[in-house]
Order: sequence, then C-alpha cells, then structure tokens
Amino acid sequence: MVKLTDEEFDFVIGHFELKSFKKTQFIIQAGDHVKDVFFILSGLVKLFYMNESAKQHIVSFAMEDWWETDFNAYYAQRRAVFSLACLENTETYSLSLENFNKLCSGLQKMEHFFLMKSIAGHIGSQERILSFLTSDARARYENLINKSPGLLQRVPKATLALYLGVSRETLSRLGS
Amino acid sequence: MVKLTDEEFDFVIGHFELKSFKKTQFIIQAGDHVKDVFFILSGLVKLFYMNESAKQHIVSFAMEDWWETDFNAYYAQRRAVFSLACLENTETYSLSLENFNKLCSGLQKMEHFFLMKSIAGHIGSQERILSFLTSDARARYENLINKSPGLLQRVPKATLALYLGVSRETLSRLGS
DNA sequence: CGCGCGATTGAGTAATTTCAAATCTAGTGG
DNA sequence: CCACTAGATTTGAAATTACTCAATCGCGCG
Repeated sequence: MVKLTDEEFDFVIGHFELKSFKKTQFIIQAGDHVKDVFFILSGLVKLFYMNESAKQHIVSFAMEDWWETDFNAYYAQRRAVFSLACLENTETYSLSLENFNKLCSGLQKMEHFFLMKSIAGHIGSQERILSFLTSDARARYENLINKSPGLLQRVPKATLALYLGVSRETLSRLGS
Repeated sequence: MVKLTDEEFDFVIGHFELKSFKKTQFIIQAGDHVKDVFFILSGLVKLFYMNESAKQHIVSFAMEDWWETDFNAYYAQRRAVFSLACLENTETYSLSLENFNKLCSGLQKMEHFFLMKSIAGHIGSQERILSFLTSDARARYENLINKSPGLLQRVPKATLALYLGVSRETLSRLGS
C-alpha cells in the first residue's frame, strides 16, 4: 500500500509502542481517556457499547493487521464511549495521537496510508449498514461467516449474536 | 479545519468542476463508472442500494458541506454498486480521482483535510451501526430527527423509512 | 462425579411486516 | 372558487419474525 525505505521504516517504528493484553482484558474502558490507536499484530478484539442494562453491542471485531480504538474519543480527545476488550491474547502496536500527528507531518506517505485505511474502514461500515437494511438475521449471519469464516471458530456464537444484532436464541435457531 | 492562503485556495479550486442536478436526477447510477466525488454546495441527495426487487435501501443522506459518492467504486475505480440521486435541486463541486491525487500530493494540508473528513464519515457510520444494534424503530426515528431536524421537512416519510430500515406503515404508526 | 460454560429448545409475547383500503393534501385546469 | 388527480400518509387485520424467560442438553475438566 505504501513503500518505505529502511530509514523511513525505522522512523515510523520509533513512534509505536508494543503493548500486549490477555484474553478478556480491557484495552479501553468506556469513560477512559483514550490516548492510543492500536494496530493489532495478533489476536482478536471487540469494540462495543454497553447500555444501561449492561448489555453489550459489538460495533466491530478487529484482528490481525487492523487498526482499532474509540476513534471519536481518540481524535477529539474525549472520554471513551465504547470499550475495547480482548477475545484472545492480543499483541498490538500502540500509537499516541501526538505521535500520529508527528508521523503524518513528518512523512506524507504515512498520512496517505492512514487516509487509505480510514477510507477502507468507512467502506466497511457502509457495507455493514447495508446488511442491516437489506438482510434479515439469517442473511446477515451467512454474510458474516462468508466474509470472515475464521470468526466462527474463534468466538462463541453468543458473541456473534451481539455483533449481528439478534438474540443468541434466534441465532441458534438459524442452524436449521 | 484547514486554513489556506489565497493562492492555495485558487490552486485547490482549480481542481474542481461545478455540476448542477435537478430533483430526482441521478448523479450516479449503479453500474456506472464513477469518476468523481461530489462536494454538495446546496441541495440534498440520497446514496442507496437497489435490490433485485427494485426496493431501495438508503445508505446515507448528504447535504450542504458533505462529500458523497460510491467511495468503493471511486477509489478502486470499479463500477458503482450504489446509486446517488437528488431529493432536491443540487449544486456540487465534483473532483475526479486524478485531481484528488494531484491535490493530495500537491498540498499536504489537503490530504490532511480529506483524512479528517474520512474519519468523520467513519465515526458517523459507526453511530449508525450502533443505532441498529441498540434501538428499535421508534428510537432510531427519534434519534434521526434529533440529529437532523431539517430532514423531516425536506423528505417524505416514506423516504426516511428507507433510511431507517422500517416499512413506511410502521414509521407512520410511530406517531402515537 | 459435578460444576461451568456454551448451545439448544419450548412456549408465550411483542414488534414489525405485508397487503389492502381509506384519507389527506397540494397543485392544476376549468 | 371548485372539482379532480397524483402523491403521501394513515389505518386495519392477518401473518411473520424475533424477543424474552425458562428449562434442558452437551461437554470438557478438576
């Protein structure tokens, strides 16, 4: 997507910090001050909103090679509304907003890179919106396992239900 | 968001083209080759997907000061999956991908600007996803008119229903 | 064995859809 | 000013879908 020389690569790497988390651990809790965006090296995380009755609603899963954080809180330097938690042991490179800005202004290629990533994220979100508009529970489920066959092996179905917006009972009954 | 000198402004403006459309006119039709992204100067458009049975599903509305196109088709230079049509007479500045790239490489501020816009779009899409996860038809509707009170005056309710993902009859019955 | 977790099943209830018909409203021509 | 029409909105009633609450099942592990 973007090619870097060796020295550019070193420059970039210097802005990141390696952070590791264990399964079930929270990377961000709603209410936290969000300092970092996380690049997932390995593992699997969920970004979710928890409502008054403590029910979780999963906005997205993120795995290898994806960037994740509460973007609104990160860029606007507000407190997190979402939480980010690990579904597996997870290794990340974290990037503070300060370093993000340094990276962008120091190396135009990186600003371009982040733009491409953000666009990809936006397009992905639109696809998800479309699936809510066009598809019922079964079609959304089939859609999901087609696009991410691995997920079914990596997370319990009850968790998939929180992503699909159906109850775990309904999801279970789709098996027929 | 980004401050430009007069000469920078002229440079930027030179990459755009003024295009006007009338109410009900299509700016993009599914299957088209998508050359431009459109900055809405005035008016109102809908970005939507039409399924096999010719039912429309509105992915987003765009009005003054927003950017809209089939982003996937635009950036990847593929044929449009979505259509973009006017709900009002609409004036736009169009920007070809070629000029977009020239703009970004010629003026880093602009790449930064587009990054901020893309992030805002991504965050907006996430909010919309969340509303499908957390809210029933009524709550989604109230959410929408809170966030965009103007829409109710500018589009028929049947069109709002296509955005909210409910039948127009159900939307009508929410009035009680 | 017995616990804990995930998945399934059953039954009743609530929300939403579909199809059909009735109303309402703004704009047009007479 | 009135009648007429097209589009938008509402209403009714039956059918469907998904939800909740509760109980049960299956299985791996100390």
